[in-house]
Amino acid sequence: MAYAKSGWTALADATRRTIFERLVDHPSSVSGLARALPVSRPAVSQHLRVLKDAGLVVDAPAGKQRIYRVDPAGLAALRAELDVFWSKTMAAYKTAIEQPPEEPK
Amino acid sequence: MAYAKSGWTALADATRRTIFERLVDHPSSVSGLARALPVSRPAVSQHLRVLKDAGLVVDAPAGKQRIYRVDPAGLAALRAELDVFWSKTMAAYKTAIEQPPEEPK
DNA sequence: CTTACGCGTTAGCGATGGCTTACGCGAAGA
DNA sequence: TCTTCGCGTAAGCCATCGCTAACGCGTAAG
Repeated sequence: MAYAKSGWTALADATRRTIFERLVDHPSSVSGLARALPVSRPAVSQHLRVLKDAGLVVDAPAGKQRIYRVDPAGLAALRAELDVFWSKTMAAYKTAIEQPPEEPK
Repeated sequence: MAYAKSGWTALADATRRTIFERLVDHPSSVSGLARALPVSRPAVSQHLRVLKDAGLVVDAPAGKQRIYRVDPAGLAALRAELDVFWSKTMAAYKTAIEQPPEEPK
């Protein structure tokens, strides 16, 4: 409810992941991204809006252009969430190995 | 053509993330999950199929039931992918701080 | 001022996705 | 055996999503 759009949702689309991966390598402008992708410029704009709403990228006007870059905070949030999954899973795995319920393989 | 989609796509849906979070805490059966969620049992089955195709969960028959648990391998793959984003982003940030291009007031 | 460029936004369309209802199959329990 | 329980799957409906085309606004250059 209070959540905007989750970062998971933002990175769900393949095109959007490609855009994000390019921004991870180096910041760039909207038309710069559009020129390297098989979609139109407005499509890139819409994808960037989703990524921005999810807190994964930030934008800054630079003359006529508008430069987008990755927001470390949003990326860190995703990483933290995934780390919780990871640590819980590992904990469950450890106890499962120490106490095999029935059938040792 | 709905072959093994990315883990990102699998975790995009909110309901599916909830299912995955429950499995992270403890393995459970299909109807067990359905009882705790506001969706029907077939819906849970379909979600579990997506998670399974993405390599995030594994299933094992247990009598009449079928127990689903998190697959550490799939989770590790996602973690690795995210870590690449993270390290690249941090590297770009470090160089940006060490070499500020300009400082317009 | 006029022109050109870069972006964001909207409307509309086709495709994708999640959900329910209704079915069929296999594994316990009586 | 037959009956019940737990699951998976197919069909169909409806919402959402990604895309393009067209428009309007602000900035830089002529």
